[in-house]
Amino acid sequence: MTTTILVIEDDAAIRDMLCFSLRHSGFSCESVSDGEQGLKWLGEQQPDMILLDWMLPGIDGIEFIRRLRANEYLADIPVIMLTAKGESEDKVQGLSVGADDYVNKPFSPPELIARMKAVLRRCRPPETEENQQLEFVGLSLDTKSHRVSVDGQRLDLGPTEFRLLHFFMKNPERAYSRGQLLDHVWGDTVYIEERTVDVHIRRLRKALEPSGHENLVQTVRSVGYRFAAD
Amino acid sequence: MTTTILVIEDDAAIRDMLCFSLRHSGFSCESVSDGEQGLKWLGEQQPDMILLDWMLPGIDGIEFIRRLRANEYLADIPVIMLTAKGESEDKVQGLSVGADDYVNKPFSPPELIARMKAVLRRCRPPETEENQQLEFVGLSLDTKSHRVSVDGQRLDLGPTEFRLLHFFMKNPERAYSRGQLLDHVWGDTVYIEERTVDVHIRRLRKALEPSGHENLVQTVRSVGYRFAAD
DNA sequence: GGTAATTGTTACAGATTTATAACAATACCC
DNA sequence: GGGTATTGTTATAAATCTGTAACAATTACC
Repeated sequence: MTTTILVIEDDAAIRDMLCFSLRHSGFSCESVSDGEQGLKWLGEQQPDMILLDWMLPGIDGIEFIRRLRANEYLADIPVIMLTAKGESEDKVQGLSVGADDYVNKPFSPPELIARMKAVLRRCRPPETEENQQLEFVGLSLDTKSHRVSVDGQRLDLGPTEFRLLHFFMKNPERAYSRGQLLDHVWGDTVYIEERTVDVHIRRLRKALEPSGHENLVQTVRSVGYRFAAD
Repeated sequence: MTTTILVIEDDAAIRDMLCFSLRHSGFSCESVSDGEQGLKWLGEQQPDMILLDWMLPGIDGIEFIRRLRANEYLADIPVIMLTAKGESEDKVQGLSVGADDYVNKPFSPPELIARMKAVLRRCRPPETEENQQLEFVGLSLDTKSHRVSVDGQRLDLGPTEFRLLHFFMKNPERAYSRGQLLDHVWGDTVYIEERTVDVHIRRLRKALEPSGHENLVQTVRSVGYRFAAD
């Protein structure tokens, strides 16, 4: 299930580099050089997201969004605007017209990717993400109330430990490296030492102690950690 | 396994400072002063990452990235671009997206290191995450959970024994010399006594004892070892 | 059987990896 | 604003793994 991005950008070099970066990050990428072509492309296919340059020949970014939002089939596609200069008037204007986020050039690729993921998360149908009740060996985690309990007894977890446990309970029986845990639990924007994961594992283990279960969070030496019942 | 960084930077002072910081953080560091030399160096060796100054005599940073990305062997090497403050001319700056991240000068070494680690984390396992469930005469090895079991009973292996068994299970019924095993299981960069293989074979055999199967790891005299069911 | 070559086994020091606690910085809540 | 909770980092201790050497056992070959 690849996520397709449509890039609309008039500078060929920037376009190519963007596509390279996106593909490098696992997205599928299509690009056109102006608004006309963009609309034409959209008449045939629907991307999951649009990266839109602010300054375009012909139809400019603002106008493009206006037309997009006017079309009932395309109105829901999230758009991130790329702005050359950080003029706040422009930003406000861009957002007010309906871009879901904007990114100033120059931007760091990780930042762009992170914001794209954030927007995608926000825009995607809430689907299963709503109120999940995860269960595992008597341990139950409720995403809605943000609570964890064992046999009705509450466990006290900090926010990060909760997210960590949540991730583990969604993906038990599988070893994850510290890097993967950072990516999945902390997100993509952060620069955090891998050792920090150890500390939070420790905190999670401590919080899980009253559950009675031993060894739920297991060390996989030279690899990382795994959540499993024995 | 040290991580090698290629630094391309024309200012000798910054170059030395960078190398000092990197080595201090456990990286191995090579540096050149312009793009030509950089490409030449890349023709001979492959670093794990490139730190690239944006303003360079001759081939500039952008052009360098373009050439790098055009080369199939080098395209996947992550690049962090170093940019000076005054150079934020929009169009040109947008091009920095060809890099995996970029850092403004002046930067703090810890920040640079942190971003490097983040980029390396993300680029390292490029989807080659092979998760397979290998089976052999009741023995099963699961790379996803990083576990080995016999008839549901878990076996306890150390990291090297795990890799060794993994290799054997992928290539059973075939004899390998100690040298070949070193290459495949340890990696071909290390120099280790061949007899060390014997010791690990011994450890693997011991760990496999509770499996009930006799003679899974077989000695092929004057050749090496073979993994087979008798 | 004797001998040399090869492999098995064990112990151990050094290296690597993980656990834990303490600390400083930050965010959060009245 | 003051106090509490949370977070990330670091230092140090503890656990575990590794490679090597030394010696024992086995095999091959004459």
